[in-house]
This record gives sequence, C-alpha cells and structure tokens, in this order.
Amino acid sequence: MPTRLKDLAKETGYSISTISRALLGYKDVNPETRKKIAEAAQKHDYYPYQSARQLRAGKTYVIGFLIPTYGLRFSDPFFIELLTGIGDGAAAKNYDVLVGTSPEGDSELEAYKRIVAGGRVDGVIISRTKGDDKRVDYLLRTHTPFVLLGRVYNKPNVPFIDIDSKKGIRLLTEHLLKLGHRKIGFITSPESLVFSQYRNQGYREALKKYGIKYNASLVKIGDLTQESGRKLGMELLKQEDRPSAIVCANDLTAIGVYAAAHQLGLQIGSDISISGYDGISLSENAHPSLTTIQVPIYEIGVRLFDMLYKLVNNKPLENRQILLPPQPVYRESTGPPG
Amino acid sequence: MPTRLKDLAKETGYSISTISRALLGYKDVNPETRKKIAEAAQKHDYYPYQSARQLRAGKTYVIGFLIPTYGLRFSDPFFIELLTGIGDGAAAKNYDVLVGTSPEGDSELEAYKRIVAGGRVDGVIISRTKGDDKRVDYLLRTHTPFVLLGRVYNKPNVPFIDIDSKKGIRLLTEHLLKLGHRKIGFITSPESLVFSQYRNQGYREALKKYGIKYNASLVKIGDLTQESGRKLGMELLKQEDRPSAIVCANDLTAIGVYAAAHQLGLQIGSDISISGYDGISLSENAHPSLTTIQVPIYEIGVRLFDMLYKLVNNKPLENRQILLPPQPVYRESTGPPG
DNA sequence: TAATATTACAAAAACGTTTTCGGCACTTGT
DNA sequence: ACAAGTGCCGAAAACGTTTTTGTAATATTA
Repeated sequence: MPTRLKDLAKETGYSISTISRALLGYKDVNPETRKKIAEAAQKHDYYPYQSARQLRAGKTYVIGFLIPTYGLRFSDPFFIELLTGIGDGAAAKNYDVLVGTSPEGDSELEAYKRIVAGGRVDGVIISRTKGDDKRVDYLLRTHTPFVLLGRVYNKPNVPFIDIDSKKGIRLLTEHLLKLGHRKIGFITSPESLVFSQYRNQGYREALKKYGIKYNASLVKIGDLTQESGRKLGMELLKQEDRPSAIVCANDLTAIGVYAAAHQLGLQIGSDISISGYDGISLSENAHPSLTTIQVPIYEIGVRLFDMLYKLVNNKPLENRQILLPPQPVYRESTGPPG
Repeated sequence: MPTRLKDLAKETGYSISTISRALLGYKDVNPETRKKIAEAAQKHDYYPYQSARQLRAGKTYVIGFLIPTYGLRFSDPFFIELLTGIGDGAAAKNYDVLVGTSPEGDSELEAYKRIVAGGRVDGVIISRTKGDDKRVDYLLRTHTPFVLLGRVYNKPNVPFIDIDSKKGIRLLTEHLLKLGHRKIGFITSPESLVFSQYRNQGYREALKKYGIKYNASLVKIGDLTQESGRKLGMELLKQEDRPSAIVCANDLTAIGVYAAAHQLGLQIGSDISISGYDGISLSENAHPSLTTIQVPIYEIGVRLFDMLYKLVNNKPLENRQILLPPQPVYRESTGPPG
C-alpha cells in the first residue's frame, strides 16, 4: 500500500534506478528530472522501505538498548531520562532505537544475541556493566560496535562514558563526616556491578581518611529499587545504636529510605541524614530535597549515541573513554546529626 | 561475520532451501537431516538475518512506540512501567519494540510517518491520545495496525484500552467532598488530550452532585510534569482563600504540588489534601503516601501488545475496546480540612 | 569532419531469506 | 511389470533498495 520506487517510476516515466539516484542526490541526473521526481516523492509521501535498504546496505540504521529490569514494577526514571537522550541523539541522525527489557541474569545475554546475531541493530549501548561482562565479551567476539555506560575490568580499550563514582560517594561521605556524623550506613548495590565496587571504595576511603573503622553491620546490599531502599533502610534504622546518616547507591534507594524514616517518625536532615546518587528530577522535588550526585543523564544519553554512531560508521572517535567528574548537590536531606 | 544459511549449507552439504525448511519445521525433511542441520545451527549460533526475512515476508516483527516528551528532563516513570509491559509482552512473542521519543506537536506525526511508511514496524501503540488525533487518521488511512492507550472521538471502531477516568476523578473528588472539603482545586492537563476532557467532566460532576459552583480560578492547566505541578500548585496555594484540597491529573503533578506545599509550610493531608492519578510506584513511597487511582500500567502494556499482536497477525480480537474501572487508593495525602 | 568527452538515463546484479515447484529415487498397489 | 504414490531434496523466484556498469545522444575539441 505505501509508495515504493516502482510506483514513482510508473508515475514519472523514469526507471527505478534513476528515481533512486535522484532521491539520493547522485550527480548524474538532470536537475529538472530531479525536481520532477522529488515532487512525485513528496506528493506520494515516499519513504524508502527499510528492510530492502538494510539488506542491500548491510546496515540497519538501528541501535539497540536493553533496559535492565528488576521485577514487574520496575520504574527507575533514570532510564527514561537516559532513553530520551539516546532517542533524541538517534533521531537527529535518522537512526532508530530498538529497546528490549530484560531481567538481569542468564537470559540477558540471550536477548543481546537475538538482536545482534539477527542483524537487527548496527550497535548497542550497554548499561549496568559488570566486572567481567559476558555481553562485552560477546560483542567483542562478534565485532559488534558498542559503547558502555560504566566500565569493565581488563578491557583497556573499550569505549565508555562513566562518572567517577568512587570520588562521588567519597565526596558525599566526607560531606557527612564533616557535618559530624560518625556512624554512617551505606546501602550499596549488587557486587557484580562495577560501579558498586567503585562506590564501595569511595565509602571506605572517606571513612579511612577520618580514621573510622569499617563496620560491616552498617552496610547493606540492595538492588537499586525503592522497595529495597525501604526494606534495608528499615533494617539499618531499627538497629539499636542506629546510624545517623545513610549513603545510598542511587536516588531511588534513598527515596525508599525516606519511607522507612517516615515510618519510624524520624526527621530527615536532622534525626537521619540521607544521600542519593543520580540526580533524577525526583531528587529535586522530594521533600526534603535530596543531597545527591547530579549526573547529566540526558546529555550522557546523547553522547553515548554519538559515540556509537561514530563507531558504527567508522568515523574517528577522539575520546573513546570519558570519565566525568561527579557533581555533588548538597540539599536538605543532609545536616548535622540531631 | 555472523553465520548465515549459506555457511550452514557449506558445512552440512545440504542446499540453502533444505536448511531453511529444516529449521522452520517443514514436514518434508528427513528427521536425521533435520537433526544434523539443527546441530550445525546450534554450533554456529545461527540467527536468521532479519532484514532478509522481513523483506521476504513483508513483515518486520517489530512494533513501534513513541514516548511523548516534554522538554529535556522528561522522566515520567509511567512510561517506563508501560514500556516494560509492552517489552515483556513483545519478547514473549519474539517481537521487538522500536522506541522513539518525540515532543508533542507537529513533528510527532512526522516521526510516526517515518517508521510506518518506512516499513520499520508492523504496527504501533499510541498513548496520550487527542480528540481528533492526526496520528490515528494517518494510521487508518494507511491501514496500519494500531492500538490506543486512551480513546479518540468519532472513531467508533478503533481498538483501545482506557481507564474510565471520568469516574476516577469523580470518585477522588467525591472522596474529598465527603471529607468536608468545599474549595477544591484542580490541576488538569492540556485540553487537546482526550483524557483531560473526561477528567474535567469527572471533576465537574462531583461538584455538581454536591451543589458546588464551578470556579475557574481553582482550575489550572498543567503539562503533567512535576515542575508544572509545583508551579501551578504554588499559584493555587498562594491565592487568598486558598483551596483546602487539590486534585491532580497525574501522580507526577501531585508530587510537584507536594513541593509547593512544603515550601509554603503546609501540612499535607491536613492543611492541604492532594490526590494524584496513575499509581506509579512513587505514589506508594511518597511521604505522605499519595491518594491516587491505581492504574495497572504494566499489565496494560502487556495487554496492549497482545491486542496489537492479534491485529498484526489477523487473529480474532474478542475485546477490541477495553474500558477498565478506576481503582481508587485512599492514602495519607487526603484527610479532613484542617 | 572525425574523434573524444560529457550528460543523462536504463539495465542488471546483489543483499539473505522464504516458499513454491519440480523431480529423482524409492515403495506400494494392482 | 507397470502405474501411482511417497519421501526427500534442490532450483529458482521474489521481496525493494542501492550501486556499478553500460550506452545512447549530445556537446566539445582537434
């Protein structure tokens, strides 16, 4: 039903190849002819049929992005902001974004295989990187272009964007220490994630700097969801001799801890100080507003696509590895111990 | 580099067509042959090349979903939950989801045209429907399968899922009226959106039932973002003789009003009652927890895909139009006027 | 004027898959 | 023993685009 080159050929009297070359801007076509063809294409709302274009070119003009999900009610706004950035970057270059959702685990690699080996995408963007990430191994092995949001171990040359989250968590923890906190809880993320390692280090470094011994009972491993923040926050706050501050691995976890604090009747910012990480727009409008690391999520999305675009099209990529400095934002959720 | 039928043919000694038919389960292939071929395919990690498959079949096995965005910091968790549902539904049927982001406006239709006329997708899911939605006109005209989240006017037969939001807002407003509120503000959404009309009606009906005159100065039109909720909430609450309750068009707006209330030192649930709409997970963990309409977003996403799947594959669709009853959840953010 | 260059178009091949068709080699039935 | 049927496989066409190559007709040059 939609217009194809064949139809335009019939309409204008030119051959299919001339139509195609006219529309693609080849030089050896009469300006008048080009004009007529352009008008016909306009009139009939012609858009090239992608499957054919892809088959011929060996390219899809599509990039893949798999959102890691935890359970059904998954809804980290982080990924919508990121996706918006990626999508806008892609749209500017006439690329599309194929989005998959996959629970982290064994099936995750399978999802990548399906879209990569099936030739559905020209490259992929990977987030929530693991230390020895199977996905990265696979993509390297199959020579598939990719960029990471986050780093991996022992792969010195892979392109990535990351925030220096060791420093980020260190700054937040030091901020709390400076305020006078000495018992600081930490709700971190699964050890398999690379950024967990960095964030854990940041936490330890800050404590060490202030001569405070690491206390395992103050550290909980969550899964970055609000629910996990609430649950683990509750565990920390119910301990006798509870911490006066809690550092969280992301904003969503922090909001979960808010709920726990409220439930226990604790005043956030005085009875209990809480910090997040990511700077989703929620952090700004939460009450009290959340101290966090402001990550330029949308911009990172745009830049991730731009890097991938260059890789896919063999353009030179000046900065293969980008480590952004953390931008702490100190707000109402952190204050001196009450 | 990836394995193709040609490679398997070379490896096994069979022809390309036999390989293909063996893998697709055609009956006229020797069981032993089939086994050998299956093993070779397994061994080489064969996945059919989509572009070729699509070209031959005239189908893409991809559906499109365009996320409407407002500005850069767009991050309504609603759409991630919805997308997760759609994505999981699609994955179960081996479909992929092409996601675009588009600011609402003229370019929005263009984005749809590009993916539809370009044959990038077999069908699309549309949200944030407008009364006379240009996108719907276009899809009808081009005979493209689609399903709506929301309704449109004067198109009696289009498939949709919607919540009865007239009733939803009416229930919430009546709840507030029953609690004793008489001055109830309303932050609604742009008039062009169909659900705005229904929600406005629900608000008016409830007032009428209680004999209260509609007061235009209590009604503001927002854009469903947190920021807009904060700004308009502030306007409403700064009026002399301010409302004692505010009904919001969605949860995000309500959270924005939270921020305004806090800024003015008002106690939510007593000084000012606030209700939302959608039931994103945030509403549960907000403090105080938010009275809202619990929309089963994830499940709706799954069902939307299932409907579209049937349309795309010409399977019978028993329920073309699904209007779900609203599920109010009364929580701490609403209480008697203080 | 004849040889050569330029312009403007068409023909055809290719991408990898699916599916229809035809046919060979057997087996079965009379 | 011959016709008809069955099992198994390969050949070939088709999907719509892009791109290389070919080739007339015209323009330019010696």
